[in-house]
Amino acid sequence: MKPGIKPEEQPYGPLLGHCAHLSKERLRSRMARFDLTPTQTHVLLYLTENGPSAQSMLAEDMKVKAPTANGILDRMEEKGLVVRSVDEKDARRRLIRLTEKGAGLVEDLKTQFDSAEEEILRGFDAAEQALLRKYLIRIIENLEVTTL
Amino acid sequence: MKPGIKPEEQPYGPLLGHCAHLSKERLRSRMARFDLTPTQTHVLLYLTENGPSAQSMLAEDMKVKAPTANGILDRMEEKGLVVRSVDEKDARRRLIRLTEKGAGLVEDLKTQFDSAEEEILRGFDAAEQALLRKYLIRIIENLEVTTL
DNA sequence: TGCTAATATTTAGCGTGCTAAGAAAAATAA
DNA sequence: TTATTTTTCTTAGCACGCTAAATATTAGCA
Repeated sequence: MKPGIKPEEQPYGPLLGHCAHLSKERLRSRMARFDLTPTQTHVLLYLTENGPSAQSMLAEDMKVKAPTANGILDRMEEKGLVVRSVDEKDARRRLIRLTEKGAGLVEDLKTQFDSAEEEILRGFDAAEQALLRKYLIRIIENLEVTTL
Repeated sequence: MKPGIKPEEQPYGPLLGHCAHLSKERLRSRMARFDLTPTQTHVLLYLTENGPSAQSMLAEDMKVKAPTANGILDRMEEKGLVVRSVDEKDARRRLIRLTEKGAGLVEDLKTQFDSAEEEILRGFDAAEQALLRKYLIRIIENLEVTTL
């Protein structure tokens, strides 16, 4: 069973998909011992950086739709990583906060997360990293516009 | 609800994830009228290029695990896009073939697929495209090695 | 030959993405 | 004020990744 497709021949869409998938799997194996998925890790780090956040805001910044965020937070709440409370200012909103348990994990998480980033970028010097980022941002701009 | 994260500040893992996700969603909207998902599109194009293929081979080239491929092919078989048959040479294997219905879609699919590729790369000249590909391949090489 | 190991597919169950549709609260218009 | 629209969250159901474990077949060794 020898594989038949080389990255040199792959279209850019699947190529990007492959990169993203490998990155996520790397993070998954690093986070397994904390019983956290890559997505849950991302949420914990987000809340650490931004403080208590509305669910809608979190969904937007995570680049997922409302029902997706809802499911993720259901599972995280069940594990005792975050709590949801009604926003006093607007009862439609739910404010998401880290619990002590969630906050307690963050330091170790950051270490693992940063190591995963280094793995991705191994062998890239500063200029190459900056150029890669520029290219990726251009792709995002190409695809975020609603030119349909 | 103003978003709080700029791509300039995002780590590379999530940045790659965002690019890949947007690419896939673009393809999804293009393929919706054929009642095909991006993954199913990829499988149809793969079978067109490579002819009847063992399920294990297809899984490997699609970069998914065996049970994932199995589910995808279940749904495609149900829709009449492909057929599975036992390999005469090795009864463990299943050979996957396009049906006429599946093959009939391919020409239109290719057009849509190529347009999606162009959207991703809008504004990239040939040299930039080549460099982007090199960078992505380097990332794949970084992550495919089992340096754990 | 017969036992064991490896390979290929399938099943079961979970996490995370989606859309569509419902419920509750707030904002807006009449 | 009341009625309508908009916003936010939730629920239900599907697609597609995964791991673990079951089954079937083949390959390899004694």
